[in-house]
Parts: sequence; C-alpha cells; structure tokens
Amino acid sequence: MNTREKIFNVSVDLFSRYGYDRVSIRQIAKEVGIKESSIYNHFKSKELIMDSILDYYITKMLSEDIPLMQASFNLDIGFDYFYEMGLNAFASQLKDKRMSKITRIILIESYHNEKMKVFLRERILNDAINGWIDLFNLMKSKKLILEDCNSRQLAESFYKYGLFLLYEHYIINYPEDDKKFVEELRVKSKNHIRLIYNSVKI
Amino acid sequence: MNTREKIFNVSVDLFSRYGYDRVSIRQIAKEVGIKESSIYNHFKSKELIMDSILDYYITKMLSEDIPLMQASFNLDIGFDYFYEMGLNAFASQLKDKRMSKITRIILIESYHNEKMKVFLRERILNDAINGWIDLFNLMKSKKLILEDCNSRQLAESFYKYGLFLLYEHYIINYPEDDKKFVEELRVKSKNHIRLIYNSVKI
DNA sequence: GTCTATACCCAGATAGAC
DNA sequence: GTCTATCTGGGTATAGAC
Repeated sequence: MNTREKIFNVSVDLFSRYGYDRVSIRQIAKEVGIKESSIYNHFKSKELIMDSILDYYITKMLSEDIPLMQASFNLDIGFDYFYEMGLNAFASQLKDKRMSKITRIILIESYHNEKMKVFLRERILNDAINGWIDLFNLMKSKKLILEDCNSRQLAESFYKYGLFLLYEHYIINYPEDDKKFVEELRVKSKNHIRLIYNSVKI
Repeated sequence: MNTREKIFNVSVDLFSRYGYDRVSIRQIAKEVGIKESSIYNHFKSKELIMDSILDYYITKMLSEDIPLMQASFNLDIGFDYFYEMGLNAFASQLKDKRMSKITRIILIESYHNEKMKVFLRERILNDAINGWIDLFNLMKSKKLILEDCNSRQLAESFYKYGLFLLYEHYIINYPEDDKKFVEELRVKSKNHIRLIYNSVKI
C-alpha cells in the first residue's frame, strides 16, 4: 500500500470517528507515520482529501448499484424477490468497512458539505424515490396494486423508513456491529414494506 | 434583553447555521457587540453555552409535550384525532424559530455530543416508540387492529418515517420555510399512517 | 517523497485595570 | 460587567535541504 492510499485510509477512519473538523492534518500524518508536510505531496489540501473520499464512494456505489428499473421488468418473478435485490445491492456495500465508514462521514458532514448534500439528495434520495414511483406505476398498470393510491406517497413511505434506519445506526447507535445492522435493516425493511404493500395490493 | 440572553440567542443562530465547531467565541462576541472576554462573565466556556441550549430545549419540549398515553385513553374519539394531537404538540414547537434552530443543532451535533445523542435516543426516539407500542397493544385489546401484528414493528413503521422527514428538512433541504415544512410534515405523516393503518385495522 | 523549519493565523481562555 | 492585553496551543500550509 503506497503512502497516498495510507493517507486516504487513515483519513476515512479518523473522519468517520471524530468528524472532519475535529481531525487535523497533524493527526493524520502521525497516524500514517510521516510528517505533516509530506501529506501535501499527495493531497494539495485537507479539503481535497475529503473530495477524493466522496469521489471514491460515488464511483463504487454507482458501479455496483443495480438500477431499480432494470430489475422492475422482472416483476413477474415476485415483488419480494425484486425488493430483496435492491436491498442486497446497498447492504453488500455497507459490509465493506471502508464504505460503511464513508457512509457515516456523509451523514455527518452533509449539513455543511455541499457536494455531499447534493449526492445525498440527488442520488440516494431522489433517484431511488423516482425508481420506486416508476415501479408502482408499472404495478398499477399490471393491476397488482390499487389504481387510486398515490405512487409518490407510496414510494416515500416505503423508502424513507429505511433511510431513517441508516441515520439511526450511523448517528445515534454508532459504533455498533455493522453486520448485525445490515441484518436488522434487511428484516425490518422487509416487515415494513409488507405492512404497506398489504394495504394497496389487489 | 440582557447580555446573557443575547449571547444565548446569537449562539443558537450561529450554531444552527454553521455548526458548533465552525463558530468561534470571537464570532459570537462580535455579533453580540461585546469583546470575547466578556462572554466568560456569562458562560464559563463555549461548551457550557451549548449545554444551556440543550437544557433550554429539553425543558421547553417536555413541558409542552403531550404524553402519548395520556391521550390514548380517549381512543374512542378516533384514531385520527388522537394522532393529530401528538403531531400538533411537536409541530407547534417547531413553529417557534428558536426551537426550530435548536432542532437542527441537535441533529447536526448528535454524532459527537453525548448529551444530545442520549436525548435524541431516549426522549425523541425510545419514549415515543414505547408510547406507540402501548397504544397499539391497547388497540389490540379493544379489537381495533389485528391481534397477530407486531406492535413494535408497527410503532417503528409509523414513527420513523416522520423522523426521517425531520432529518431531511433540517439537513438535506435546510434552510427552507419552516411553516411550509410543518404543513408538509402534517400531510405526509397522516397519509403514511393511513397507509399502514389500513393494513392492520379490523 | 520525505524531512526540518517556519510562516501565519486563529482558537479558547485568563489577568487585572476601570 | 466590560474592557485591553496577553497566554498558550494548535490549526493549515509552504520553502527548501536532502
């Protein structure tokens, strides 16, 4: 592992523990085992370390994320199975310790980091919600759910519960065993979704 | 308004905008119109300003919050009405600008502020969830909802959606009009709850 | 690429005159 | 209670030798 990677990993670790503002370049350098000034041979500034962390996360997330609509054409094989695929795609990312740590960083820093806020709002929130809306419209056309329910409300009710579980884990209960959380996320989301699905299915 | 109150209000405002770590005593003093050293005649440290902000919030919240079980004995007058009472209690607090700002502070700082984390976990999350669980058990005994559904899952599915709306507003969409948000919270929560209630009511 | 040395700035906090 | 002055420490970042 080269020095740049070491700096990257140590930064991810420290930022996720203490938050960006409470970690200094000195502290990162010490943990890596080099002097502060050497950091600047690899990253021009502290902020650019943060930027590269987000870039890494976005690239990895988008590359392995299974687009919602892609799967939705296989709806015939069952709603449960379809839902599980989407959840697995996300959950498998969280099992990676580094991705899990960055998830916490994003949740912590989004309130003042514009890039993270945009990513959270556009990719994690809006894209997913829109995917669910499309799916529910498809289900309406296939007479799987009631015609007169609001697709957007349905999508939000489905999805935002799971997002709160994420916030709860990373902010309120952190640090806890990630694997235990991913299992809980799976079970609770499934129960939640069944509850709602029950009230609109035909 | 005395100096101590001015310091308090300016701190609430600045902390809610930029976060605790990005606001300095100097900045607070400048905004108040006094010198840094004068701050220390009113608060022994920066951290104690933060503590007093949380204390204020807790006192105000708990004093006006309508305990969930208190209302639940009037269940006969209708589930919708009961739910609305609880939401109103919380929403009316958020219409107070100062309380709204402190809500954002708590959501921002909980990841590293132990007292805020405990308040969020115990009062905002667990107490409410337990209240809902009691309510659903009561509804089961009155044959209003199905006996074989899981009260805890039901409580979490109900409540955590609303909590995400809170996070979404204060972290992802902030600053936006608070009144608009409170109205949205009202409508969306109600729709959400009807969706779930539909699938378990008798 | 890593080091030593240092520039420069701003943080939280205190002492003591008025 | 407010001020001026100051302490002490730590922050990000750069210059230039090796």
